[in-house]
Amino acid sequence: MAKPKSCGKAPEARIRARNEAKILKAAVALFATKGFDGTRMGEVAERSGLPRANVYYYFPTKKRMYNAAIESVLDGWDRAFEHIEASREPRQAISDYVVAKLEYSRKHSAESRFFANEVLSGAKFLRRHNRHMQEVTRQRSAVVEQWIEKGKIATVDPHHFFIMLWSATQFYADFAYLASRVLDKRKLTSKDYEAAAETIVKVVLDGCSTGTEKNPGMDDGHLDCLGKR
Amino acid sequence: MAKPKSCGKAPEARIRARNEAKILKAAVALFATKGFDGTRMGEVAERSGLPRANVYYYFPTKKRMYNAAIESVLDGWDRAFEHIEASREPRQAISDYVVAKLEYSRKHSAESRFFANEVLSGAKFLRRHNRHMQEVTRQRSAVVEQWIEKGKIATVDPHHFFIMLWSATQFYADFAYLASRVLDKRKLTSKDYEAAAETIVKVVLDGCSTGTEKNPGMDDGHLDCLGKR
DNA sequence: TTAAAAGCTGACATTTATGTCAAGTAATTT
DNA sequence: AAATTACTTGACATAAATGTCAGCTTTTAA
Repeated sequence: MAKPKSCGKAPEARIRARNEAKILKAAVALFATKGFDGTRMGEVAERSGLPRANVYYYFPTKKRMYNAAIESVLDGWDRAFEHIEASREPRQAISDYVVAKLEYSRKHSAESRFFANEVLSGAKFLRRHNRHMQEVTRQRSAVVEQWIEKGKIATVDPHHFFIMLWSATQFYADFAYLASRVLDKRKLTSKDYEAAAETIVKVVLDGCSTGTEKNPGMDDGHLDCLGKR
Repeated sequence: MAKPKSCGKAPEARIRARNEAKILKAAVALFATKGFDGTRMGEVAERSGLPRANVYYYFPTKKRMYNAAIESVLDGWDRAFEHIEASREPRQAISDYVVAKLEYSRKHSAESRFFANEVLSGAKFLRRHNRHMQEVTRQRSAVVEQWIEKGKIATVDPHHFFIMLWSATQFYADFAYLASRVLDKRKLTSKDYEAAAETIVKVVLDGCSTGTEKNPGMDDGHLDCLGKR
């Protein structure tokens, strides 16, 4: 559509690349809301504007298509973490992370929800990448740990702290419907995302106690009611 | 199996109640991981130990079954909020809420994930209950607002603050796989849930800055890079 | 104990998936 | 421009899903 002539890229791969991209984009969007079992190959074909048999030409089975879709999303997932780096100041790093992740959930809502759906459905396909994901999350938790050791942030469990950041930002993509209910709006605007980022960063870094009432009746063991089985 | 004789409950409704419960339990578990389109009536039948045609006797269509499942889960969802009450001290109320919600996501993982899946899939069925959910979330945000007005907690956007609490606790049910990756364990123990509750409450109420470095370079407008579109 | 109501179920009809294929067209190489 | 390779597609075979139904058994009420 844009350039009918050769454009640097090896010509023999152009058609394939274009069609695979079209199909995967449609697939991610559908997998995101309907999951693996719920998505029909026919829907993918229709959404990508190709005949069904043509989709099968590029992806012989639904499983292969799903795997390819996962691979295509995993890169962006990794990149979301790169702000969390030991050499940076925690305040700035965390702030950048939150902003970047919120932006990602907004602009790449389908990818974000696809990822969420896969995990929610048991992460059967993601398990192939177990080692990789473990490594990434371990590294980032280690960064938080270093911040704590250097006294740059208070002593908290780095893993759970990390999960807090993650879940808060993920929410706005995955549960967009609920977010719009809570905020009482049809659709979230950039203002809303700014307010979200501001609140998250403020709460996580400064907390929201006023300081006038430090820890009243909040001794250890207070949470013991949990997990009695 | 337990009591063959009458047991107080009107006898004419006993069989129906028992079987509907069996079916709905199986349905919620399956809808949670496979969604509406992905769940087969045959699977529901198999899981509830009833012949397929018998399931159809109680739920003539999949849609009705799904709706019934939603209704059955909505009660517990409501109840999760009852700790957030204006007359209570925020620290205690929030702490109780976090603990209760984590416990719920643990003991009622299927319900929690079912709810998440429904929202993630576009909340087509939940939309019937729009008004109800709006009312519930509005009330709870109002409570947070009152806390702020009374100076009991710092000034934060009550809606986004509320979302933070919600998402953090929800995460451990919905993304159990990721949580176990981050924490590097096969399965989360009660210790892990205690640590999660502790971290969430601490971070939310006290923040995690050390205080030695109050707001370095954190002027307003810092988050403006978000939402330029 | 008998009639009526509620519950159960195998078998069927219909629809809708997935994946295959043979025969075509378009692009690239020689 | 001929041959080769890559891509396209309607039609088909097969499998699996939803929902229906007639007739059966069990439970409850009269």
